Amino acid sequence: MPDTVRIETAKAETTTFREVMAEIIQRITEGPWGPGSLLPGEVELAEEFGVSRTTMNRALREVSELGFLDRKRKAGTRVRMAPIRQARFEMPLVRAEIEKTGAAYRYQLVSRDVILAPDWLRERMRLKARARVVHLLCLHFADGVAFQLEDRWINAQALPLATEQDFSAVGPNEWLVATVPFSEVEISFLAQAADAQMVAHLGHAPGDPVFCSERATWWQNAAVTLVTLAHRRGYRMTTRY
Amino acid sequence: MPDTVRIETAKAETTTFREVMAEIIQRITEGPWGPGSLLPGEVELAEEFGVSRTTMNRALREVSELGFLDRKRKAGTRVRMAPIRQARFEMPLVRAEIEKTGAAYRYQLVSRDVILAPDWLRERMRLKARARVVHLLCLHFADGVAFQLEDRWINAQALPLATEQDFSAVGPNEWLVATVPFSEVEISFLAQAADAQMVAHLGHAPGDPVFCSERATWWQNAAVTLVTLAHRRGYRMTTRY
DNA sequence: TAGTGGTCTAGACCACACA
DNA sequence: GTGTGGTCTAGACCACTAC
Repeated sequence: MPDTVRIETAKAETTTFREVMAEIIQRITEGPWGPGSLLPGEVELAEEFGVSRTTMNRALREVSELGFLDRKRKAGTRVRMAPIRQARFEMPLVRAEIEKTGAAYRYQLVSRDVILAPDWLRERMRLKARARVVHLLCLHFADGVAFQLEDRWINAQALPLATEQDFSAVGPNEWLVATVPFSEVEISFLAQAADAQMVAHLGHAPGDPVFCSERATWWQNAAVTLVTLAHRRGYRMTTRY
Repeated sequence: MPDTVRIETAKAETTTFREVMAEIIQRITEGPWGPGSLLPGEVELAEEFGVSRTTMNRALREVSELGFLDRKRKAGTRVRMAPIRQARFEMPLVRAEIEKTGAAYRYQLVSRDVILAPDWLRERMRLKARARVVHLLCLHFADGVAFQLEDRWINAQALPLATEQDFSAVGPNEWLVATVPFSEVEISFLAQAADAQMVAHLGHAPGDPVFCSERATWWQNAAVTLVTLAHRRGYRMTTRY
């Protein structure tokens, strides 16, 4: 009988690493593990929680990735003095972003040029002297209303195919993700004053603050593309957790 | 002899989940696994790579978290049509951000009021009618130059202690992280036109585009604080990977 | 209902970093 | 040196979900 009871209890006691995570976070935010304190070792904790070390390790690793803990071999696991606040944003294709709201998506090419890269761009994309680039200006509409203005530069040397594309039907973003991979990405968010293009296409007043995201990508140390996305008035980039 | 050789080979063949990840990503970006294609099951892949299913699972899970794969039970693992571009920003305390550059940090309280929450704030923070709040305006300097303007609201009902603090020496941010935990966070980035406060303290011209980050936090369904951080001219929030 | 990913376990070896 | 986290393995059961 005792055996049976123990087995049943054991079955009911199954603990997942998520439950362990929750308990750990609670001990950090409310309980005994204040900022800077040193946690017991994995083995000891695993015993206390009645889980395997593998499970305890995963729980600790994920709590650590949330920014609460600092883990070092030999030194042990320590609660961060100030938890690292992280903001994670998912940036889908404009098309997906618009269609998810139920609105109809429309794409329009505003202008297309193949030119010598200006100095600031050469520096920004680490291009060689006299490099040729494709410069595109595109609009993305949601239900007929301008949603986003895309100002894109493509390195023609790294991507000769781009000079042959006319981008009148398919946007450069969708063409690029299907055509070239990337090994290095740099993303920035910034506030910019509305310039003539934004005034003309997005309906801003001149000088209005515009939320822009900029993305530069490289593939095997060669610049691929640099794009600035100017968002509609009042746009916010938001995330929750 | 063959046995010895085999053992030595086995030892050298140790494959880590990171190597597996790299190979998977390469197959996605260059190799045979184009967008939308269905990957073999974990068991089969584990065999092919000569690793345990546990290791293969971890590799696939992490590649999936990078935004390349979409995993569903029974349906299998599929390459995303367009990889979800993610931007992850770490937002340390201003003090840490400034001191990391080698500059000297200084904090200054500009104003402090305890008032009834205005309507827009009640709605924004989900506060009750006639809720009292502490309103703070603070400045953060780097080497004597204004770096960031902090406009903060604290829910006095949830945090009566805040009405007693004078915040003249320690900034509310540092006080809060040491005092209250949070269970729900909402972070936004936005572009705003410089208002009188920003003009007076950050040196912007009126109407200048200002990059602002806004953070609202709750603890057990009670609003704790809402803060807007106005950044200095030309500030960019940047991340690489 | 059957196949796929999600997760747990027990045991083991190793690499790093501190003393 | 030595203790801590980092990782791998083999085997197992389970939960979701497409068919």
